[in-house]
Amino acid sequence: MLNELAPIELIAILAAVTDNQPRVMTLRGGEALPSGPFESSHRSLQSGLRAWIEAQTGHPVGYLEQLYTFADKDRDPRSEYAAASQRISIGYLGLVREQDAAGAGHPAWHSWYQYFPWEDHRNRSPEQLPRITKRLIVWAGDDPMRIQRVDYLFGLNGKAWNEELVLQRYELMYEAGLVDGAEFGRPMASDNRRILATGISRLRAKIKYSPVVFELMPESFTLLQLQRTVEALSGLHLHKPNFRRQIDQQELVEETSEVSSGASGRPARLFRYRPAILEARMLSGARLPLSRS
Amino acid sequence: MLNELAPIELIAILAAVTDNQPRVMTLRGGEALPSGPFESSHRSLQSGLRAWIEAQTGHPVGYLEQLYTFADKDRDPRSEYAAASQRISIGYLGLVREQDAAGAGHPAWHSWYQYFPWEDHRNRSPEQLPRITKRLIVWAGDDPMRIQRVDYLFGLNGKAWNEELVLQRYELMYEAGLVDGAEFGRPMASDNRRILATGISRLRAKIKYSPVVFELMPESFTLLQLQRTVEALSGLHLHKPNFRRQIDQQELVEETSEVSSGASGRPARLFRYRPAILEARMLSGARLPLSRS
DNA sequence: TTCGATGTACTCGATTCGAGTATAAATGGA
DNA sequence: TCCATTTATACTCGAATCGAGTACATCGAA
Repeated sequence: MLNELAPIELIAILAAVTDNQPRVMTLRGGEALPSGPFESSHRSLQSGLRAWIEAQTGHPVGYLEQLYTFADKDRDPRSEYAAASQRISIGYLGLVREQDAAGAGHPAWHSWYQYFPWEDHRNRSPEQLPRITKRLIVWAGDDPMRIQRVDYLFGLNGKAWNEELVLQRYELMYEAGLVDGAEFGRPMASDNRRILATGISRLRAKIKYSPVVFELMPESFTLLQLQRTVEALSGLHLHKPNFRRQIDQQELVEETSEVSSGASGRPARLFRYRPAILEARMLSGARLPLSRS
Repeated sequence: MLNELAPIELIAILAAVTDNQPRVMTLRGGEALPSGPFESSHRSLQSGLRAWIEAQTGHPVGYLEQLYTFADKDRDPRSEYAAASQRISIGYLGLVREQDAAGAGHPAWHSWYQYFPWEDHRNRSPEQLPRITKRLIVWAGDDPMRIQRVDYLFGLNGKAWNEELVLQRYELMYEAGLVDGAEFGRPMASDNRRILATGISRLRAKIKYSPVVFELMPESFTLLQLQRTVEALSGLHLHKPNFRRQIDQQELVEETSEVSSGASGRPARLFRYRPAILEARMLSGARLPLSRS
């Protein structure tokens, strides 16, 4: 049998946090993620993707982690490619400290809550959420499986909201026909929004047992800045004393001799990530607290 | 630029547990994993791999989960393909209830501890482990980073053994040149042993927060059988009272009216996995206890 | 100097978890 | 028959963790 495979596509979810907003790097007016074909000149998948990101966004990337490999049929059944050739996309999650981007394809940072407004639970519940759940309950009808899924994914009927289930919520809304137009969240080209949801899910899960947050932090930072970053990513409001307790119990950071300046309120001590502990925590797991309010 | 990509390879780690041994399906006398190229006739990556598994092992597969996508350069730099074309392999983890296999390629089940003898900590520590750590300490010399890695990965100097780090341990041993020959564990063709290590790592991590174990269990089982299965997978010895406490707290199983027979000792009640809870636990996370001894 | 915002230190109770102990019920061999 | 063995099952106890709340300190700015 002949292999008529289309080129393999590398695609990146590039995340940063600025002004307490989690942001994702987009192209073409915010409707696409950086991507490009894997070519035989690339030494590896990672280095190939790095080259594409540099070219399209002019932004250097530090941390880069493989997410998932999508095939067309697994992706969007409505795609024009579905019946033709099988395209394979390998998705990666990259973490950077935000800088201005200038590259081909009009790179721009957008808050990822533009695409998933229902995922931001930092202050109360998002406005759109009641309308979404109402529509979902109608969609579920009296099918017990559907009702159970809606309840667990959206924290209804006494179930707790689980911030990690970004992808599953998006897929449920997709099934229920709520993400076709622009009514709930900003759309993206083909299935890029689903790939973004995959990345957010992974990142929200990962900050709980791995010190990846520090990839997003500047050299030195206050503990509140660190907390606000974790809150931005997880979409949850955290309990300040508990957050600080965990951070120093884990000995993830060490004091610098400096203090913050400029902002109002009492100046805070500046901390830096402990470089010596890096490898060790990467392996054995550093827990970040995610208690509510 | 021309794309001279070799076909995409699908590769499976098929796991089962019988006689308290975790087993993996192999071909060609235990030196290779089931695999085959992704073809344009396949409807999806998963269904393509299912077809290859059926053909090569004659074994039906239920649960199948994507693991990781490897490119040659990411894999084994010594490979003959490294300088030629870029071959991509997509690895999957499949869970089955073991049956006799009969297909092309001489399918056979092997305990995965044949390939990783140092990973079985159910009774004392494995014999080979002292020899391995001795060699690693020599390799580390006085490089503090290397010493730290060895300590954390192999539970030395007061660090605890973390059973999930199968892949990281294998890669450290690879760097130290301990897995070239057959001295430590049985070798496999090309980098199949590393892919197997990836699968074991993922499965050991996953049984802690997801009820995937039940994919490996028969219809009804005693709580001790369930515990022995978890122990086989994790390579740890568990505390019986605590294990049972967690199982019924989680309400993962329900009693059948039957009791076990045949074995010596007091007959045990038979349980079955609660089908109603399936979807819910899949989403929100079911914890299995992994306390030592 | 008072307000507002932030930083920092403590307390308390609920839950979880590792570890140990004790007892019950069956089998099989002496 | 009875006892040793094996497995099942129930209970206890202390340490650690975690969510939640309270109190107080310290700065800048109005």
